[in-house]
Amino acid sequence: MADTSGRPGNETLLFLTDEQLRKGIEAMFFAYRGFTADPDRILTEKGYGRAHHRAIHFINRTPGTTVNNLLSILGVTKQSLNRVLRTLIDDALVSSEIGTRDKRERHLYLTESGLELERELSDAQRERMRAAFRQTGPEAVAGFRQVLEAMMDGDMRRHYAKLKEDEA
Amino acid sequence: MADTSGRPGNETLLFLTDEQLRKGIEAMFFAYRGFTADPDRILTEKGYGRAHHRAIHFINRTPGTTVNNLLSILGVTKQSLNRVLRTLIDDALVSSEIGTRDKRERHLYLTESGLELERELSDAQRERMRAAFRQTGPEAVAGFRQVLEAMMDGDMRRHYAKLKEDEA
DNA sequence: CTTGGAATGTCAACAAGGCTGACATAAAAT
DNA sequence: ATTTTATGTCAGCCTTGTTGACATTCCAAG
Repeated sequence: MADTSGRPGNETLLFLTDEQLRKGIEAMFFAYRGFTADPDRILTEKGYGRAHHRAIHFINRTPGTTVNNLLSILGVTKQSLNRVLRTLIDDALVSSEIGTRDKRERHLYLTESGLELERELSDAQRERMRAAFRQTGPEAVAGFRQVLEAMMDGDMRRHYAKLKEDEA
Repeated sequence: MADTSGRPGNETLLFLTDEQLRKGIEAMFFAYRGFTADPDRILTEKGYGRAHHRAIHFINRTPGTTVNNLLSILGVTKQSLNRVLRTLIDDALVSSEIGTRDKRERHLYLTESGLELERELSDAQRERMRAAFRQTGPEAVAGFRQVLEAMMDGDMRRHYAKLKEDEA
């Protein structure tokens, strides 16, 4: 349905055929596996999982962030996040400090060893991304980012944009 | 480390800075959530999960595929896949037929209702991808696919390529 | 000032879906 | 006849999602 391939006069829309869309879907599936493969190996060695990586990444990205803020970025329940944070805090990779203005809030920071693990994980992940970027060039990379951004949910696009402007 | 931003004479490599790579990493993270959001909603309603979707997708993509082939594409253990296939077969969404040439093999097909669910799921997922593609245009889409393909592991790239050539 | 509701975070228990290991069966290959 | 291959199944574990119940803190309305 809605497959316009083969209909003349539509050459400019050939990239919207169901076939092309299916290829995009499978590309996402297989690429995401590669995207997580390297950090996953490191995490398994150390007894952590992907959930720990996500928490570490965003705490590093926005030091002092609150649990609630992290929840909305990660899109899981607070109970689920809490379990992960618990182990990271117990293992002294993350420090949780009671807010000064609002004592209900906990502000999260990476400790020295937390920063070390973060570096190890992101080095591995960046290395793969760097290879892919270098291999395909700046124009492909621009397209890559445009399509991904267009695929996000509104909420997530806001988080993504917020992170982008932080570094301006 | 390896951040070359700000160093003059390197303008053509600015897309390889750690900042750009981090943006790519977060784009993957947020976009993948959007990518799975719509099918996930439908699946939850019907009491299935992402694992069922993956099986249904690839059975639909290659009707008559064997269990072993599916295993290598999905990258899970047979016990894990078996649990999913079990429910799909019990619910008559998938039929498993003993091979004629090699009677050890089971060939997998979607039944009528299996095809129906597959259509519902992929319509939802395609719709989001179509919107993203249309919004960003054919050149962005080409870049998107190039970068994703470069990010895959070798094994997965083979599976991806194989699927591509099937439709030639 | 007190009290009730909202926000924040923790603990307990359960489910999905990965994993490994062990074992059974049938068919193919040697 | 023996070994290898393809598949299925059982038991049990782990991670990471879920909901429900609860404690603490803050704030605002009475």
